[in-house]
Amino acid sequence: MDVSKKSGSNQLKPHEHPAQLTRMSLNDNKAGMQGLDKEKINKIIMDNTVGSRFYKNEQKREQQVNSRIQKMKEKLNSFTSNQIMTAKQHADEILLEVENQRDLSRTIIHIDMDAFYAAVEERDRPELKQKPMAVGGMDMLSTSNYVARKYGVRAAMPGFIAKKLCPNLIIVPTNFDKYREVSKETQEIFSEYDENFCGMSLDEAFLDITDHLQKRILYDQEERTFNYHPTLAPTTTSGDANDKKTSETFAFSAEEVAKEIRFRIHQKTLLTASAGIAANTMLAKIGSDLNKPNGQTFFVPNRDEIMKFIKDFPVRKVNGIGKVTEQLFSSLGVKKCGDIYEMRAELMLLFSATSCSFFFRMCLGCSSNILEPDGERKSISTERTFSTISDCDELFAKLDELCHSLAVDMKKQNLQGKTLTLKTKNVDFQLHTRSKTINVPMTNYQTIFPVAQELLKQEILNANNKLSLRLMGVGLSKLETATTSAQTSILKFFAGNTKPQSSDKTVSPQTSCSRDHEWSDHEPCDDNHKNGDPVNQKDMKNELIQVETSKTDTETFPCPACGTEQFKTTALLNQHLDACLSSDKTFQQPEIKSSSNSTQTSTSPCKTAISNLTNSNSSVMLDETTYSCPICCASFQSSKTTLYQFNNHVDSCLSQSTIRDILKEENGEPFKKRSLANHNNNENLSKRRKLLSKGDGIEKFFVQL
DNA sequence: GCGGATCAC
DNA sequence: TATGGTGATCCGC
Repeated sequence: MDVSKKSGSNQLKPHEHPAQLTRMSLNDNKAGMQGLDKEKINKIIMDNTVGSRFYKNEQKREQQVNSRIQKMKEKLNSFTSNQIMTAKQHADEILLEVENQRDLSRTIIHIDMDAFYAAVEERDRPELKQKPMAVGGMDMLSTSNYVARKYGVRAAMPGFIAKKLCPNLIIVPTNFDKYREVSKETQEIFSEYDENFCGMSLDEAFLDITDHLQKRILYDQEERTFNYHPTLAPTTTSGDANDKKTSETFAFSAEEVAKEIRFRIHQKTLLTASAGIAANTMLAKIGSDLNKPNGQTFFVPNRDEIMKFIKDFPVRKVNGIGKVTEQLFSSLGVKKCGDIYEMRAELMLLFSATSCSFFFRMCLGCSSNILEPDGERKSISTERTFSTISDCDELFAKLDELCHSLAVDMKKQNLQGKTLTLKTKNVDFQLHTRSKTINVPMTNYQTIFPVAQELLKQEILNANNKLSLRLMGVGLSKLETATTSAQTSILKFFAGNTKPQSSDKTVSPQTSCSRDHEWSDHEPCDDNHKNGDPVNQKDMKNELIQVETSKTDTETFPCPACGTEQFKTTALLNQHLDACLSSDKTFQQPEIKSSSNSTQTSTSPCKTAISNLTNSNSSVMLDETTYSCPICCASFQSSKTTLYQFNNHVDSCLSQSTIRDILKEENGEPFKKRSLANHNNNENLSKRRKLLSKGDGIEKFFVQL
């Protein structure tokens, strides 16, 4: 690495000096990137960046942020002490309200696979394990293994720069089919703990295990015991190399559940995951990062403990605080979450109500604890980066290609839309969007292309016929499902009726599409049970059962073992139960890393208490699935009727005239029957879901000055 | 309704 | 040689 030679040859003009470019410097807030020689790494990055068009654009953006900071400071100086005082009072009111709404009753786990893509590649090519390796291409890396991270090589870094940082770096091309497969395996495990788990991407998911913890109290040992993969089984303490451990048993607490999930992921996929366990999504997400890789963090659901932790936690590591907000905050002296509280008056005066609401929740360690299923998707788009195109004909040819591609996706997803957006990035990396909204929804290539063509024409004119692009994209928003409203309503009707009666959740998972491109190849989206409204008596009854079980959240839970202590939440009870059980020598639950044998005995008083509970309560569990015909209300038991037979019955009911008349009246379209079996299958696919905060629905926020 | 910006993965 | 693609949201106009 002959850095000295390089630095002399750069001949920077003063205004090009890289020292101010905080945007470009290494982002080391990622696991496995501590204690690096940042200065040296940044120098290599700069040496390979300075002078490029990319760099010039980054410089420009840096300038913009700096000017925002400047304006902010001027504004700050103009505030009167009176204004500050009033703002502080207002802030305190908001903070109090957030505090009053603090809810520690739920238990959320965030699971994050360690260096996912890289780990999959290492698993399949073990020789890569000891070598610096990254997944992606010379243009861009998706992720890197921990060996490569030591060189400063990380996700979202172009491969050619990574190669400069680490000449021996092996770059493996992405193989999404493989990652999808592995992801499916992990999701099968997740759904056993929370059937409505919230998959954020191929390697990340939130689970609400509150209900699981409640059920788990009744689990016997067998249900908490999982086998080792033959090649992964450790030898026992007996010292005999052939004496392999065959299984691992997990206890009752949330931490044990996280260990169990991670254990099962490892045995099933040979990959490790990290986990965060907390009362809300923000803390759970933070937690999964803290002990990465192959570790976990548990946040005790205790207000003071959470406050103690969050006070010194860097704002940048909170989900939603990006590069720019970090810089804005930094200029105000806000670096840790606790600083937000100190600066609450100023923040109130400088940022929008939406932003402040988010900041304040953040500094109290509060966030959503509800995993909401996705709503309908709001847009669909496709874009491509290419080597510079300046020729008009070629530009339109590219547009044509993109429109065809978008049309294919729209058809797959059964979507149409009224607003078309053209996105361009010129050779100087400047982004522009131009959009047009029309009255009749665009449904296919024939309707998209003319609109897109108009927009591109305008862009070319704006550029004086000298448009040179490196990226083009087309997208559609103001979407509608391509099914007719009659179809939508009847499908909704079915969805409500045929939902398995054994479901123990009020929120039915959406069959909307994942936002992830990699996942976009499943069945068309059916947004056919949006509200999950109960439409017959059986569902009403189901609702009532749910209300009753959720009501018990406000009651206290006695320990089935000692019977003396009462707990507000099942999470706390489970925690106590673990302690209770571990003090009982005959019923010890070993930890993952512990090499001691688990004693398989059933003489423990705890065990007896638990099996008694299991027996006495088993009658409330609904195992049989019941389908009822939405037309004639006849009931069908899953044990006696196949879905196919049930479909046939519904068909025959539908063939009678009444229902068709109703449909015709609605908008004159014929009803197209959908496969209910398929529909139920879709329910089990993992989807990207929104995380709404409990009170006001604010989670994402943005700042503008 | 539009366009720019920010953020996450 | 060379710095991604998709989706969402917010803000100011």
